Amino acid sequence: MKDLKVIFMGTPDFAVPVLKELIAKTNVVLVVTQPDKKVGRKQEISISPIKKVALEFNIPLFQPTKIKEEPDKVLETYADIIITCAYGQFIPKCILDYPRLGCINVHASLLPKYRGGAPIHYALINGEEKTGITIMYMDTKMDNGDIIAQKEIGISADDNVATLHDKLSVLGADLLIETLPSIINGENKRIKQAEEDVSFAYNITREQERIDFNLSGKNIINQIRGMNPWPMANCLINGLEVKILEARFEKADDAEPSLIKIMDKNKLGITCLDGIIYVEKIKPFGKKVMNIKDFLNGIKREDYLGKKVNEEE
RNA sequence: CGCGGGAUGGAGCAGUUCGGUAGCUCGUCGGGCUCAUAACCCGAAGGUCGUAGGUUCAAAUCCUUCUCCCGCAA
Repeated sequence: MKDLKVIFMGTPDFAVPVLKELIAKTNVVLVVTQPDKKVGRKQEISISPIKKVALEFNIPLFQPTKIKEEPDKVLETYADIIITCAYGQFIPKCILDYPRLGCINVHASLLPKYRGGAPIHYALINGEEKTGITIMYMDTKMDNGDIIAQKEIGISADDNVATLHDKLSVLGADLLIETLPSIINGENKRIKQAEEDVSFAYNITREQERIDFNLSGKNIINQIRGMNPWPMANCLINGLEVKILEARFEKADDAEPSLIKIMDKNKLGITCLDGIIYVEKIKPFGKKVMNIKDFLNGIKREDYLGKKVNEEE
C-alpha cells in the first residue's frame, strides 16, 4: 500500500488518527483542510489539527476557501484515491470523478442514520445503544454514497461526546486501513443506503443547548452527556446562565417540573417530568467548571430554592 | 481593536458603588461529644486581595498598564 498515492481532506481532531494512519501506511501526496481562521477572544489565527499534522510530516497543503470554485490544485495533483474525513465542505463532482479508485469518506455513524456534521452528538442525545463508523463512497449529496464497510461500537452509560469521539476516531482509522486493500483491488462491497432509514444530524444550534426540564429525566440526561464537553447543555437558574456538564436522574412521582426543589450542602435537584435531575458538574457564567458542592458553597441557597428554572430574573 | 464575565488563604464566594483592622461557607489539622458517623460542639493553622505603576495620611476598593482564565459571536 506504500505506493498508493492519496489526497486527504479533513479538518478537526477527529480526522487526525485517520490521517496519521494514512501517512504511516500509504503515500499521502496532498492534504486539503479548511483555511486558517481567526478564532477566539483575541481573534488569533488558528490552524486546523489536520494542518498541524501535515506541517509536521512536511506534506503539501491546500486550504481553499471554497473548493468548489478552485478545484484545480487537486485535479493537478496525481492521486489514486481521495480520502475525506470531516472536511467541512462539499466536494464538487469534477473532483469526485477524478481519482481512479474514487473518493472515500470516513463517517462517524452507522449510515444511513445520522448524516451530517454532528453524528456523535445525536447518537448520545437520542440515547442510542450503539453507533459506529461507516466507510463509504462519496457522491454529490451529503453522506449519501454507497457503503463499503461498517463497524459498530457500543455506547455505555458513562460515555460522553469526548469519550465516544476518541473511540470512534481511532475506530475510523483502523477500519479504513482494514478496508483499503479491498478497495485497491476492487473486491470491496458497495451497498446502497436504504432511503427509508435516512436521518440527519445537523450541527447543534444554540436553542438546542437549552435544557427543557419538562421532558423526561432520561431525555435530559442524554442531552447533557450528548453535549459534554461540547457545546454544553445550559439552563437558567435564578436568572443565572449555567452550563450543566454532568447530572444524574432519580425517578419520583410528585413533581411539578422545572423547579429547584432539593438543595442542601451537596445536592442541587431540579424536577423534571418523571423525577429529579441532580446536577453534579456545573459551569456558572464566567467561571470555570466546578463540582456541584463547590457551586453550592458559594451561593445563598435560599435565593435559589423553589425558583423556576429557565426564567429570566 | 468583535461582545461580555472573572482573578480575594487549599475550594467556592462576599466585600469594590461611597477608600479606614481581611470576612462567609466548606476543606485541612487538633480537641470534644457519640456505639458510631459524611452529623454536632470547641479551637488552630493558612491570604504580597492576579502583575506593575499612580493618587492618598491611608487602597482589595479610585486611576492607568500588563498577564492569565471563561462564555458568546465568527
